[in-house]
Amino acid sequence: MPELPEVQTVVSDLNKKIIGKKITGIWFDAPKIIKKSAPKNFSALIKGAVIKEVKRRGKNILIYLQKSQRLNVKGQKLLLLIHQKMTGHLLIGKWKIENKKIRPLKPAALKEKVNDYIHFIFKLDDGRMLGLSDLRKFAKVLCGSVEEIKALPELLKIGPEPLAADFNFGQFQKIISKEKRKIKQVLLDQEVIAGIGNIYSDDILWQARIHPFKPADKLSGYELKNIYKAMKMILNKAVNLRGTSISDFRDTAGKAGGYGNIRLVYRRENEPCKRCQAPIKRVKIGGRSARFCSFCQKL
DNA sequence: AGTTGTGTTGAAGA
DNA sequence: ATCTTCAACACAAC
Repeated sequence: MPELPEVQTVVSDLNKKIIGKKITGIWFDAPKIIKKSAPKNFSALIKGAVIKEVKRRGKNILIYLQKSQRLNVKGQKLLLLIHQKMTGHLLIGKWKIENKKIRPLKPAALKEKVNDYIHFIFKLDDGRMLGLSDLRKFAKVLCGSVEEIKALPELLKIGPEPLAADFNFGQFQKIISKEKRKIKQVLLDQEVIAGIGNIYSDDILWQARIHPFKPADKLSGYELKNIYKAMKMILNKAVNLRGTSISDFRDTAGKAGGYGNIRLVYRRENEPCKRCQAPIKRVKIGGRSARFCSFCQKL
């Protein structure tokens, strides 16, 4: 599932590979992925736009576009927002498009099954394409003026970036300790803190030795400090390893990330705890699975 | 062969 | 306000 490290991997790839390219057209077979504007308007809006810069906000990919000045029409700054949700991921390559059917040409990794659920394509002016593979079609794509997109509640309401240089322990303590909910749910809440999903919340709490059911406002300063340190350490490690590919995530070349191989508890239920060998447990919290060690992680 | 698990987000209901 | 459930969708595993 694309969380902060996976989205960061994609954003870094895009900045390396498609800056300065012009979008010459789009193709899709799942119109519901386009939000806010009608597919036809979306197509007209984005056609001819040049990719200037790619940023990340939480799990959102923000692609800054510039439409060129033509005749008397002033250039227009656009923002393209892509959220990969659960099974979506962006790929750069070439496909053969024939009506409803789409066939991967290159690179070879696009033939892997997880990469072969293409439902949306941005065609670039150098012949390459930016494709969205998404088995469950939950991903969303929307475009508008920079001001318009930045004013959307899903961006406006999002919490601070855990890896931002100016994000410190004082701020972390302040936003977490006012929450009465279980710490697992608080870490997952994008309006509290940005970018953390089920994989990294499980691993962060194991690393910090905190039980996922512990109410956030009952955490001591020492416990909060441990969560803060674990959060930075694990997110940084996962970014360096280019994310987790236990499920569908792949980078823009279609390649798997490395964090899944060294994960601590996520999807390790019944396997031995890496600290004490006790079997890892799985419980439900508000419809989500939490994995943890009932000996190492204290309530 | 039908049921369950997967997990992001927004909306709807309690 | 705050909580839970469901829906979007498709597939793997049981």
